[in-house]
Amino acid sequence: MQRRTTPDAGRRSEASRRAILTAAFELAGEVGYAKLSVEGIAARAGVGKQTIYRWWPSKGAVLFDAFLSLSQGQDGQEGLPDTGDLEADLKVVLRATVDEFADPRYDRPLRALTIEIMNDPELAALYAERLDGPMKELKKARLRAAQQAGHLPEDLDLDVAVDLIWGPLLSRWLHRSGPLTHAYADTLVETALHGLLPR
Amino acid sequence: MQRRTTPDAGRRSEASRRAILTAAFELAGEVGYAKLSVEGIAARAGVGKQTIYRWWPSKGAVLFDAFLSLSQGQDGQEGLPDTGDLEADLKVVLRATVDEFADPRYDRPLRALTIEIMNDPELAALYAERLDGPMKELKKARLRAAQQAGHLPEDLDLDVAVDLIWGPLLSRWLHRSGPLTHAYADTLVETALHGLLPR
Amino acid sequence: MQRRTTPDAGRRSEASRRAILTAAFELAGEVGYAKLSVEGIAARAGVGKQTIYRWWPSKGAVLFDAFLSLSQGQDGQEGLPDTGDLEADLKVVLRATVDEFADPRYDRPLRALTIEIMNDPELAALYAERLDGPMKELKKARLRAAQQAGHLPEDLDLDVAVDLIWGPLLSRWLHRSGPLTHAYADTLVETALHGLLPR
Amino acid sequence: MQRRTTPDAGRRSEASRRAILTAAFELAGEVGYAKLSVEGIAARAGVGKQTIYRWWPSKGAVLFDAFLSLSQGQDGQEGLPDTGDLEADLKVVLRATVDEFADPRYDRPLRALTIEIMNDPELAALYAERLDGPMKELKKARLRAAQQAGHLPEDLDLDVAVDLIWGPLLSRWLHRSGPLTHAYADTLVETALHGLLPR
DNA sequence: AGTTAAGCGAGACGGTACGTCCGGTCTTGAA
DNA sequence: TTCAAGACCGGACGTACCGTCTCGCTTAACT
Repeated sequence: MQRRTTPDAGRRSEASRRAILTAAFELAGEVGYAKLSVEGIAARAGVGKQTIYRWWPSKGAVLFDAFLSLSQGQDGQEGLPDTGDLEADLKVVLRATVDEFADPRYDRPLRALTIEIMNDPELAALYAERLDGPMKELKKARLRAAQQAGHLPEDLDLDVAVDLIWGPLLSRWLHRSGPLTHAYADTLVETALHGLLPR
Repeated sequence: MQRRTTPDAGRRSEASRRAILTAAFELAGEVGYAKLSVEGIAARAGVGKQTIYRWWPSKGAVLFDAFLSLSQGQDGQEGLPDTGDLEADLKVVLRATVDEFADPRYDRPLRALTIEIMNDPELAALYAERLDGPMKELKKARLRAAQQAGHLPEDLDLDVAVDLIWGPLLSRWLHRSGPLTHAYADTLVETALHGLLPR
Repeated sequence: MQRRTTPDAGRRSEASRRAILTAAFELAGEVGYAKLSVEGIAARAGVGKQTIYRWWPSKGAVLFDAFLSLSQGQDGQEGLPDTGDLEADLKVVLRATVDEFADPRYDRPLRALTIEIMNDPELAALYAERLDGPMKELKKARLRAAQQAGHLPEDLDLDVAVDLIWGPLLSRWLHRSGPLTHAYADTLVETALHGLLPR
Repeated sequence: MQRRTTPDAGRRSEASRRAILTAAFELAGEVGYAKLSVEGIAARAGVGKQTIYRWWPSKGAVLFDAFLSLSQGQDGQEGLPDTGDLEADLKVVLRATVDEFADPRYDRPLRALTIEIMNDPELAALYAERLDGPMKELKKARLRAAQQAGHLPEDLDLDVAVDLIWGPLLSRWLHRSGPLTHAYADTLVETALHGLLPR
């Protein structure tokens, strides 16, 4: 999946590839997962269906590549903000995520991709490696910086820490189990940092 | 959707209703969301398709009712364990959840229902009210007991607290973003209770 | 294939059946065999493709039924003309056939059906039984009448006789191996009746 | 289409041309018209599709050339047998044709070519000129010899005569409208020669 | 002998149609 | 009126070929 530095096949049409990924992302945003079809993507991209089936094993793989393409050459690559104030920085980041989730143009494609991941362990592994992995590294890097500044314990399990901060957000977004507001983001950061127990 | 106390309709066949819900749950467990079809459910239940469409607005609603039926008349209704040791009690509960997620007979139907919820805000609301709501009440009750025992601060936002403990679990389960083990459950509880910051 | 006196299924839609047969015949006449598609027939008939595949095993079977429907409740059922002058009567009939072959609205569907028959022995058998058979009976009846009038030998093999008169016509039509004119029809009848040898 | 004396193009690969014609004929014999594809021919011939499309305008044209190649450098070029006994000679020839029609290795390719001819008037003209024409000349030559020997009338229309003898055979073969046996061939010759009318 | 342009195999491409599956609606006959 | 059964229209699936289009490569002809 995805390439271009490696020639993949030599004869593959870059224009078609781009058109397909763009169409997939846009359609996912417009019609949602339930009505997203390979046929629709092909039509929107001005491409034969076979050109999709030739290069991707499933609708989900196309969507994944669309996100991968998008993620490359984009902002946020340089890392999370680091003003020295961990709590404030995390709030900025989570509020931004909340804003993204509120925009149907991001909410819907992301939901679609998430569903594909939920149904396809192989795709989930790929997602973990190529999309979530790098993002998680940035998050952990920010926490590591805080550790080194003495703001977090040396022995903190950073994977669990990341889960603790972002997990509730994802879960609430997916299940629509409550309002996703800046206030919620703030409370979440505070509670995760200080813990439930009294100090 | 759902009935029982209210007769819903004088002539409705209880046998068909049960057969449909059972078939839906079993099929979801056997074939997964992607291949779960109304026709399949009807065939397995020995029922006409119309009987499904007559009483449920969507495949997701059937699945929802299947879970609802299952949740009624079942253990765990009486509340989470309360030994006085909050941390230990939470670990027991989360370990049990981890075990459920590991069993395909629960993992797959639950994934299927989750996907339906993700795609259908109405169903999400129903889920929040009828399935997740009661469960969340039990969780909050346990935390409230801890508050009253002085183990948790009086001003703790219990909704956020519940999210903080269970959100990461759900998120890791759905995304398969890491191993779902008892150890993870334990660390999660500890970290949520004590927070990330050093004491 | 085909029925209606027998209930076939009880639930079959007569309107759809008719629309399909009409569409098939018309399309065969308009676009020819090479471009005749099940999809096209379904679209023209305002019918789902499945409704075609449910009742007919192949495109050719549909076309066959279209001809069968057409042949029923139609003129010419009463037999070939019999004025007492065999040669003149045959010329009238063959000239009429020549005229039909010249009309694309008959030429093309008939070519299409013929091709299907050529490729499908089962269909050929059905054709022989249901369409060609009855027609051949009429032809043989006329020749039998001539026999009884003493115009043809008692021991003449009527099947061969029919082939001898109509075979060359069909062959020339299918292969376009020469002009199909009234003159040709006339010469054919004369030559077949008198034979090649000198008298 | 076809070349040989005229070089058609300085660079054309004779090996590819032969491989294509052979593959086309063999595949037509093995899979029949309905499943004969340009891609299949190219694959079997070990040739790029473009090499076929470069030199032939259609699948039918390839098949035609395959027959043309076959017909050249083959027996029967010297003419029909002439023992002086027209009836016996014709029976020999028609029996041989009946035998060919019974062999799937000839039956199927010939059916395929016939279908192409039926759908393509241009191809039909070419067929009439290059394949059927020469063969018809041989048939007419034999009849002409009979005329000169006084066995056939001077004013007999030889085209019609040929049609009368071979048309019924072709027609019965294509439609499978009856058994194609030596006995049928014999009766056909006799009836055509003597005519239907009593002597 | 070196250059060049064609033909070649391979196979990607935009398309059309295939035959199947399923969604959601509608109809029939039995209970 | 509900139910099992299942036909109906529609739309998408994933596959097979169509005829066109490059891509490098080989190879013959013409400098």
